[in-house]
Amino acid sequence: MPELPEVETTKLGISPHVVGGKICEVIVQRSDLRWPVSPELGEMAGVVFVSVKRRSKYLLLETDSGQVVLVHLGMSGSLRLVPPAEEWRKHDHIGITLSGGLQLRYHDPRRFGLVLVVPLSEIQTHPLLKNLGPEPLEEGFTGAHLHAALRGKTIALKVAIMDAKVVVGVGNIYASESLFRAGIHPRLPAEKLSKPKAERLVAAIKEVLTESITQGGTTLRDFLNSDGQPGYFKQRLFVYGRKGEPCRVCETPISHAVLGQRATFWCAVCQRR
DNA sequence: CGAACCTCCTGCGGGC
DNA sequence: TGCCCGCAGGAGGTTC
Repeated sequence: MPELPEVETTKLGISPHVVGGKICEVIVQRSDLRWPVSPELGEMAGVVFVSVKRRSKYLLLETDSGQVVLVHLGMSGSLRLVPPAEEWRKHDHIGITLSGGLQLRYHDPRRFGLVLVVPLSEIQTHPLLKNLGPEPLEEGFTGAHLHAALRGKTIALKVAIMDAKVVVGVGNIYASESLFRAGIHPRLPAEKLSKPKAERLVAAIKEVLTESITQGGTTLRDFLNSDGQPGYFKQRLFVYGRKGEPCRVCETPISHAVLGQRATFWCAVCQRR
């Protein structure tokens, strides 16, 4: 389940091997992902990657042809670099062989991800990207921004911070974890979040994501030929997935409910609205 | 516009 | 131990 830290880790891991590489061959085993893989991808031989960027959980592989390969890993996707001759695993759907002697392999069991080719000139206005809120780790994401973005929203705060128009990159796990760190109840109506609490929550989101990226970084050295799955599973989560288990701070059993169709976890003592 | 719900798909966990 | 059912989840789409 790639969350923003995993996508950032992926970006950092593949960049050194992808940037400057010329596409020798594109192999599409399956094109029925979240949306069909762009047919143009198969015609990109000879094109050179010039940069790898990230916006929200999208990876943008920019090329010298004015095209951008837009990749989203969905829930189960990963990118890894392998020798071109390496055997294709089950659910390896796309291989992009590069001049440097490696192949970028897209793997996605559930096929919730996507690989699209978008003209660079249309990136800013692309439907998937144009309405995205601020990056959580950039300066534009402040308590004031969050407070303003939640105005008029009656939905649960936890649901609201997962809305990409409010802020991008806060997935289900980190939404619960951030609220725990900020000591705020996930069911608080979003518009009721005070400015001081908004400041606390923003700080918590930045902390959680930053720490997780740091952990993802520990897997970077193994990124080449690895399965590309950094291990946030290994990190010590405070509340996520811990229903009924003792809170790591006060030992109260962790609460669980479904909010906005998503599993939500909190400590009823540490997080009092 | 906001809110609630639906959908895609497969691996895996829980239950028996 | 082994099988099977049903859940989980990112995020766009649909409906009200």
